[in-house]
Amino acid sequence: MLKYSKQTRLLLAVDCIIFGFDGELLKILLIKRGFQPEKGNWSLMGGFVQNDESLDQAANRILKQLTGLEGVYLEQLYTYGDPNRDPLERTVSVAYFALIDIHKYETQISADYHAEWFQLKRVPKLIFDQQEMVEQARKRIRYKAAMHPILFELLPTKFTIPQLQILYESVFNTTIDKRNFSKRVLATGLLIKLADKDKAGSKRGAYYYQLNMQNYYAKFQAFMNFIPNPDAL
Amino acid sequence: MLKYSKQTRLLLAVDCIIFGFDGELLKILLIKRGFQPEKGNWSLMGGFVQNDESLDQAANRILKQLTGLEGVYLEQLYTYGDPNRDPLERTVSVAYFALIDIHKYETQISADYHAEWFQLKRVPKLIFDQQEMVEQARKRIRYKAAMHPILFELLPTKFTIPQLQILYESVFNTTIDKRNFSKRVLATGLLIKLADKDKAGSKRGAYYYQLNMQNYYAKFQAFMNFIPNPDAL
DNA sequence: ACTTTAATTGTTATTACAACACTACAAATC
DNA sequence: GATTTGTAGTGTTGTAATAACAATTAAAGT
Repeated sequence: MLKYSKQTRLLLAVDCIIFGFDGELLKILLIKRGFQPEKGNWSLMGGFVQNDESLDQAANRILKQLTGLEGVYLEQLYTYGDPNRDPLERTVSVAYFALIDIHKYETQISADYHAEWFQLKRVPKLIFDQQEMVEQARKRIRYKAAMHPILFELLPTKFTIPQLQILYESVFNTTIDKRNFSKRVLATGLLIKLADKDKAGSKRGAYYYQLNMQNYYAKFQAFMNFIPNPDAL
Repeated sequence: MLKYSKQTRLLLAVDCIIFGFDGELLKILLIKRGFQPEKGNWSLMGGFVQNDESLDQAANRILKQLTGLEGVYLEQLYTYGDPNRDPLERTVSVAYFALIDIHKYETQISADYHAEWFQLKRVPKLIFDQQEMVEQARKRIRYKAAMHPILFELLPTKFTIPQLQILYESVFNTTIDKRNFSKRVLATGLLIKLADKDKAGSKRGAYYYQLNMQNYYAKFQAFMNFIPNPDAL
């Protein structure tokens, strides 16, 4: 099976930056590494690419392993290949980022990994070059979310506009005028107003909305303005 | 040196999609593959990642090998890892795209590879999944160029506004009103008007411009509108 | 002097955007 | 049942960005 003789073969890993939103802050899910080197230190969830699986399959497997979730938003971020990034043996890592509904995440499943959610501003020291991966994932999510409706992936099926606004404000670390925000998101034609309200946040209650999946898929690639001055990324 | 025992090791390659602009059309540089499998067929320039080099280094090495160029615009595009993409042996490939000044390209150096420029609409059948790589590179370049000034990398140091417009029209396969285009690009503050003219294209001659490198680096990440309706990508 | 070719420049109508403040609702309290 | 409380929801207007549109200028060639 080794036909390209004389060429170096090396380890290939996949690391996942898993984003969640708890209603207030954007967070990522980290584990305590279970093996050497760096055993016991905070790390992204990752794993080696197996013989018979594609990179996407590996990423999905790893994501499911930790969260129990399948079919969620997962996108290849970047591939990191510095020869010395893993001191034990050269390992090239393909980073993916995932956007999940934090409420669907099952704590039990990931107990083995001692997984914990960290708000982005308080991420602990990570192993290898994973700090850089997280930073790049943060940039990518901002970049993309400024123009494409990816942040809906972080919310439950039913959500309110105030919830959505808090999410955008959290991701972009800014405040947005609620009248303009409301106009902006409703103008996309991506939202369907539901009959019932979320009474948790206020006495009056806020109407639930859900995504119009038709328009969502159709317009996903279009450029939309979700953020007033997206230059300051 | 093999410390993560029992894990699969595999081949890692880098493939380069090399873009050039001849004054009329956007083109990519292809070679005839020199070894089996698919020997003699059209292919992207590529190579295996060596033991001691990073991915960026590998990409730069491969680019230089074919074009003789160094220090040009080179960006990681995507990593392709389908288990069967190379029928001979599993090889994961990290694709990069390069934007070069086609006039600096030395034909002699790449004679060994039987390299040829192909306009994007007439790319021949390529090996493995390289068709997909080219298509994704085309999309990425459009996406990025709609908002960031990357296309200048395809032009010589001195260029005229009509030349620039033809480039944009070629990349986006559209026509742009020249008055509005001129205003748009000059409004970026990225251009410095020079004293001399290019008399090749017309009797009157068009003023040369060059990049204001200060502003170029400073504003590179900002969102600018180079294209009227960028939605139709 | 006239023709030819492409470069250069300006105005206007339309649209998108940002700034800004009050009213509506429903639950809880008095 | 009237009042308080806390957030949801909505409209207007000035300003800036954009798109649509045509005439003039420069220089070479005839």
